[in-house]
Amino acid sequence: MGSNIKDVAKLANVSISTVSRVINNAPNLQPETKDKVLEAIKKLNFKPNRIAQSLGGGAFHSIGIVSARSSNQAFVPNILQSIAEVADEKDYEIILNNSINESKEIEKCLSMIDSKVVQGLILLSSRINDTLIEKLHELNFPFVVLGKVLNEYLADKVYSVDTDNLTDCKEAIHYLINLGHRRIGCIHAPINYVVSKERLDGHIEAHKEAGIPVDYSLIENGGYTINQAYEAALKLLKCKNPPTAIFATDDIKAIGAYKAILELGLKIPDDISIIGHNNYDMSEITTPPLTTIDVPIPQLGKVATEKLFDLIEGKTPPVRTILETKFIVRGSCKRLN
Amino acid sequence: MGSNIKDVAKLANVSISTVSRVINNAPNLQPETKDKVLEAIKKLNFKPNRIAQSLGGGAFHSIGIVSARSSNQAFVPNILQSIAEVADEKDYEIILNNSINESKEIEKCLSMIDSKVVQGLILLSSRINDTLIEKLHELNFPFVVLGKVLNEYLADKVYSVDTDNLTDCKEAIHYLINLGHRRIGCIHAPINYVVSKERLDGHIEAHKEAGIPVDYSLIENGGYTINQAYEAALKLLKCKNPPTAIFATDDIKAIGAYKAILELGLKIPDDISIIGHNNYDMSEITTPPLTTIDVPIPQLGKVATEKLFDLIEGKTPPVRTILETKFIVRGSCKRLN
DNA sequence: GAATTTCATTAAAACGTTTCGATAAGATAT
DNA sequence: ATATCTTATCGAAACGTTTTAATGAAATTC
Repeated sequence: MGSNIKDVAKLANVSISTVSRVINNAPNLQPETKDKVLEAIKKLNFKPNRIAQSLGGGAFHSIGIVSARSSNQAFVPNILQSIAEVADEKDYEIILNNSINESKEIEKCLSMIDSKVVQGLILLSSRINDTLIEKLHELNFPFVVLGKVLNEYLADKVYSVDTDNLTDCKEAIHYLINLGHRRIGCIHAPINYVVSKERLDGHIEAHKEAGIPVDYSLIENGGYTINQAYEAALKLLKCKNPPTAIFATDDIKAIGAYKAILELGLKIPDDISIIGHNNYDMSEITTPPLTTIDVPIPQLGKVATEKLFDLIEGKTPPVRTILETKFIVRGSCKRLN
Repeated sequence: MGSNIKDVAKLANVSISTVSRVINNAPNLQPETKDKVLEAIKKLNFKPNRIAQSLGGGAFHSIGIVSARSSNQAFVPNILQSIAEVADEKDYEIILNNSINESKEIEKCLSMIDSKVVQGLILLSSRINDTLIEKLHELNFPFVVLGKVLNEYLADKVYSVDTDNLTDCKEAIHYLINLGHRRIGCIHAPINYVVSKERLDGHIEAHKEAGIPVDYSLIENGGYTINQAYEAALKLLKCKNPPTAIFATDDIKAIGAYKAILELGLKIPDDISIIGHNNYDMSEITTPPLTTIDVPIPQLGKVATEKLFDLIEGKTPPVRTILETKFIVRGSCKRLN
């Protein structure tokens, strides 16, 4: 229990440095010496102390994940899984930073950087005015934002991986417009998050492109929970001139809307069409199956992590990577008659 | 940039140890000295290097979370959030271990322990034959299992937080039996996980208690995904003598079953009753709203983490804590006529 | 007022590695 | 045979803290 490099050196009858070089398989080692050391390591069941290695070698190999409490819960586990797979290969630890509020989040991140705990950071949710991003950028610390960075000045300099929300949402709205819909409601997430804002912008821009006036009374904040989305949908459906279609910026919100629609005795897609976003497992299984936009969630995590490691290793990856989404037509939309 | 304790000492004109004692606010410090040091720290924007602190002080304050890829995705984010809240207060880092398979998982955990990276471990998913639990117990290393530990010998010695799945599932089945149901199907998760097995046992035992023979052909493995549950439900519904009610050991599976039921033109609860487990947000919003068993998910995470810290701090918390679940009657069950 | 205790501070050792410069031995070139 | 270059190994410094034992000054006791 608790052997250290010194014990190994003694047992193998070599110096501490030789043991160290065996551990890190450095060159210029006589095979017999190596074997001797390896044997001693095995006999003592020696595992190098990572903390000491970090101090000696200059860095504790770990990356931090910053995920706000309000982050989209449905994709977090998938993202974490894909990040973990890449980090595992590099033998880096993953340190979680689930903060309660933004100021705590910033404080925690900066402290992890200052105190040399993490080598890089992945931000899971970028806000419209993101102080953290600005600070990290000033520090010139390796970090990758998962999702678009809005601030015009930073957008070209901050490493990010995202999808083109504006375009894919526009595509969804144009699809509805082509089906004859003119009154299209939108249930969106709180727009202090960049992704939410971008999706809402897609809704609005598509209308402009098609020359259809945007009815802002049909745009509702669907909050964070499924229940809030349900309430938002109810509000839309009960208004004097209700929409014939609803675009929900997240499948979870679409499912909340399903509930409201059914509850009012309406039928999907006969009475009202609906489109979601993200293509969660669940969306295939709703009745009717949800027409939505597929986002390559595990891929996002993988690419972001690979990019981060490039930065850590001093390489220069592309600043921005945009992954393809895919419009998935299922059964929740119908031509307006 | 990058000042260390030495710089602070020099600037404040005191010794390194004095600075250290200020940082750790040790007793016996003259107020003026303290102020001098504090000022120097501020001026240099000094942040102690946590890695060095760990090596000097004996431990890197962090706890590891072990979560298998197959862990129930719906509750992981909530659990992580509640763990993070407790860990934050204690100023401990959270290190994630999302392993691909069991042997990798064991290897990674033991290496984190051996290399002094983590002070404690929370296991999110205990398997029926859990080598990891056995090994950790042998090592006498602080860890808490979230969920029941099955192995008879270990169950009394391994610290755990869980709910009484056996009892709450029995309650659900008895509820169905009282409504007149006699042919009750069960869609369960793979039973190499203790929790899944326990819930299935509840189904079976309740039948025995009521003197109703268990029809094992009505028990289907619903896998991990919503789609697998859907397939399992289809299989049940299409058999020669289909059930009049279905108990799904997870709401996600219940939702998969909803799909199958609707697809076959049946009505819930008129043609078939259904009960889930866990009470996810979503379950309130299904049509009809799902009768289910509420599990206090954030509470589970909180209590487990508090227990772990007790262990780390050398206290002796109760070995096993069982939290209350609650049967939630909504609209998915009906008396059989 | 000498002996003892308390208080504030310090110097130095320790934590367990990595890494740099030195060294000695063996191989190669002249 | 001598000088030069490799190769294998080692000792010691370094990483940035904490902690222990020592020291000296001030306060207390008798």
